[in-house]
Amino acid sequence: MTQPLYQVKAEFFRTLGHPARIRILELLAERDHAVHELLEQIEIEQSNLSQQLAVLRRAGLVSQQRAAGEVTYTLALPLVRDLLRTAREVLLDQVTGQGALQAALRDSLHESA
Amino acid sequence: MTQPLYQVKAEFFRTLGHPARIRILELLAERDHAVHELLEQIEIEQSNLSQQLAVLRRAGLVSQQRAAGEVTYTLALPLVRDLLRTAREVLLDQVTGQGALQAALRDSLHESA
DNA sequence: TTAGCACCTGATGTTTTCTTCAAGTGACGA
DNA sequence: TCGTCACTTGAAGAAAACATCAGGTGCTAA
Repeated sequence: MTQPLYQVKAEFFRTLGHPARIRILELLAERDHAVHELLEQIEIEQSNLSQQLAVLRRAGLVSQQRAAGEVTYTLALPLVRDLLRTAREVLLDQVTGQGALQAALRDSLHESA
Repeated sequence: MTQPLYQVKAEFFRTLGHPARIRILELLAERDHAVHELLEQIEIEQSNLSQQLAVLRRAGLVSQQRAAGEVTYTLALPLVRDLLRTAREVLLDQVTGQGALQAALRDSLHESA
C-alpha cells in the first residue's frame, strides 16, 4: 500500500506540472483568491479551472473555504512558496547559462584544462 | 515563439514528474554517475533509462561526458539540489500535517478564533 | 577487422492526462 | 418556492507521455 518515496515525489512534481496549476499556486502564494478572481487572471474555462483546483485539492496543496457566496482558496502548505521561489532561481540559472559556466569552472579544478 | 513563463515552469516541473527521473537526479545530486551505475540503482530497462536521461538532457538538467568507455552524467544545474531539498521539506510538512496546523495558526492571528 | 561492451534512438501499442460539454449542487435573495 | 449565481462533477474524445522492442552508434581490444 505504501508507495515508494520517489513515486510520491514524482507525483508531487507532476501535480505542479501544468500551466494553469502553476498560475493558481503563484496567485495563491501572493494571497488567498476566490475562484472568480482566479478566473479573471487565468485564461481557461471555468469548469477547467475547477478541475485543476480539484487536482490541487486532492494533492493537498490548497484548501477551500466558502464564505459570502464565494469559494476562497488558500495555499495549504506555506513551504510551497519557497519551492516556487527556488524553481524560479533554477530557471534563471539555466537561462543565464550560469549552470554550464559553474559546471565548467568546477571541472577545471580537477581536470588539467 | 517565446513561451509564456508559466508554461516554461510547468514544463520544468513535469520533467521532474517521473519516478525514474527523480531517482536519477537524486543520485546525481550525491555525485556523478555512469549510466551503468544508475542502472544498478534504478529498476528499469537500459533503453528506458536512456530515454529518461534524454528527457533530462533535453531539459538541460544534466550533461554527459564520455570517458574510459563509459558515459558519466552530471547535474547541470547545481541549484537543483536545493530544489530537491525544498521539495522534501514540503512533503515532510504535508505528511506531518504541519501545513494545516501552520495555516490554522496563521489564521488565528487575524481572525477572532 | 571483427567482436563485444556501453549506450542511444526510432517506432509502436498502451496508459494517462487534458479539455470540453452537459448536468448537478448549494447557498441566497425575491 | 423559484430562480440565479458561483462553483463542482462526470463523461468522453483528443493529445501527450510511457515502456518496450528492435536496431544502431561508437569506442576498445584482440
